[in-house]
Amino acid sequence: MYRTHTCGELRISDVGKEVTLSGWVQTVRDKGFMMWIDLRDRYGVTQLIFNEEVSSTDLLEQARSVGREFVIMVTGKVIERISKNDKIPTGDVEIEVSEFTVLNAAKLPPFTIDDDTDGGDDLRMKYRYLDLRRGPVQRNMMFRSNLAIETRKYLADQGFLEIETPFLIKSTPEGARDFVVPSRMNPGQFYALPQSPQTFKQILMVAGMDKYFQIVKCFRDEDLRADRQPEFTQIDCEMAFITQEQILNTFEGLTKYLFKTVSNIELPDFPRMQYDEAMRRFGSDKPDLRFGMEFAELNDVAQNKGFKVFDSVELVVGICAEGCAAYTRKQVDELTKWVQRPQIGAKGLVYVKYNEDGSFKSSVDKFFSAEDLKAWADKMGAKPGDLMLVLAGETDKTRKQLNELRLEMGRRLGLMKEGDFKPLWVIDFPLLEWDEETERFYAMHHPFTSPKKEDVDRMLNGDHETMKSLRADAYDLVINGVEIGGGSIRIHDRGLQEKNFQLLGFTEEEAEAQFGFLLGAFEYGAPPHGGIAFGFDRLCAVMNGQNSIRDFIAFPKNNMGRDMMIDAPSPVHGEQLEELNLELKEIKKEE
RNA sequence: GGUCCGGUAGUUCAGCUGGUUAGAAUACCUGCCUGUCACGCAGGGGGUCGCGGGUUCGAGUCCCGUCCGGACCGCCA
Repeated sequence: MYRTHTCGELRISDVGKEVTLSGWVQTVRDKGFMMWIDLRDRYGVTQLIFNEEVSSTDLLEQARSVGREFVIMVTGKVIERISKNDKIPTGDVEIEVSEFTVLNAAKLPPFTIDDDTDGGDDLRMKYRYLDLRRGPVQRNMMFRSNLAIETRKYLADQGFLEIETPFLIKSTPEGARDFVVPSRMNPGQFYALPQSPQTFKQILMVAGMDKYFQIVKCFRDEDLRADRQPEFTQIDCEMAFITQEQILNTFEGLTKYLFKTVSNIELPDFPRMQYDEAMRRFGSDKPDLRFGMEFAELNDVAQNKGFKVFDSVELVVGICAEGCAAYTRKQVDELTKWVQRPQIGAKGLVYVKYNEDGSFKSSVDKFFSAEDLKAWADKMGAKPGDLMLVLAGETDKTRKQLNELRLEMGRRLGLMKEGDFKPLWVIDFPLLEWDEETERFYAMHHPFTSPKKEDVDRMLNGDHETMKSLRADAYDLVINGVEIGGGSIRIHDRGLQEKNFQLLGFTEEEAEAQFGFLLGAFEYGAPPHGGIAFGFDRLCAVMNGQNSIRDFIAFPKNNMGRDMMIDAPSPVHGEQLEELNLELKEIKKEE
């Protein structure tokens, strides 16, 4: 037997017991006359003691021979420590070792296996099995496991069935780029990995499964970010005979349950905000509600006062940074440069300092009187001591830029507090998005999303302009400015679905070839249905106040989509290509 | 496809406007140490400064290219 106890469970009440422990050597502290080894497993750390007076020279020699990360097994007596350590739960006891076995030696690890490791990301990913031994990453994995288990409990309690859907499916041009898998048995043909189980879960509703869920991998061949991986996990759900209201309630319930059971946090009821309102007040469809700094539109008080930059634009809009009137010229210049970076792309930034004495100092003093600026302040709810920051330009772009500035100011002013969770349902998304470049509509959510009931008529009979104003029964759950999930009521009528495909630029033949199975299914008694999917990795990260999902994925990929540990992707053998009927183009190398 | 930041000891980093033998901390090794727990003390070993080219009397430092890593924009229905 390798162990009678874990390294995390022995307490003062266990004193006197003969125990066997196995684990990794965390540290060796050799004091000469006696030495200690901290033995670690995922449950904790227990101190082993070797004493010249008590232990045999043989035993001491063995103990002295081990280094960090050796795997050892020891047997000995639990004794009360003379000097206790109140920093760890096992700090009252130690093991007086009588038997010592090295189960496996270890090379010196390339970074310290410590909560605060000295390892860079690069090394941590290459030696992920060592990184995963570290406390914070282990806690993340345990958190993730709990979250998955509790999700299953909750949804099973609500009568959901967990049903697996295939990974080898069909490529479709809509949405993200597909990962593609060649078929050996069907030369020249390819499967695609699912971007989501979307069509399958709808088919399951047609099949009468009524409530479906799955904690499932999805795949998107797009560039990565701290919060985006090419393979990621979703809590994917679909329900039949359901209204948007019921879906929101069910998954608000799930979210509250998860926060309560896994993190012991009580969330209040989630507020709801229409998409249009979110864009107007925050310039974003995923506003971070941990702080205010709402947009104030200033067109009627800032235009036609002789400042040409403002007069010709669609939108003049500002935010008020509380208590920042004392910003120096340098700080304001730095903010201006910040919004002018190509990533943000603003042409400039107008600032107005509302001084403590009630006077104004702005970058546009030439054009606006104190009275004018007071009108701005009133719109923004600015008080003496505040700093107003104003952008102008084309509506969508300017809102987007000011959103970035708002978030940046929130960060700088420390307004995004840890442990503060502000969930929000964003509802009534537009059905379609017009793209100027390609001159076509794209589905804002996805092509199976239903227009709102009151918009169906306008969708079927309206003109081109009308289409831009259609609203969908689509919704996102946002927590602290992170899109946790989204969903919609789906179209369950063949005619309406065909109309939607047509608006999205599909010919009848294309729609039939790509989604014929779904359209066909709709003709055999498809119930009204809808669903939602949560980004599971993101939920893990957000609940822990973190931005990067990588630390919540056991084996994540890097910026270039590479797995640094197994070194994938990699070339395949010529025979493999032959078998698949594939030929590689010469990959161009510089001469 | 683009922008920015980085690559120097096992590791994390410093190394100024180019100028002796490239440093610190930590890790590692040796010795000492009667209660350590970030143990302490003394000593020691450890470097193709990512790679290639260029400028220069001289390059870790400047320039060009390239590879690798990170953040971001585009992209992500």
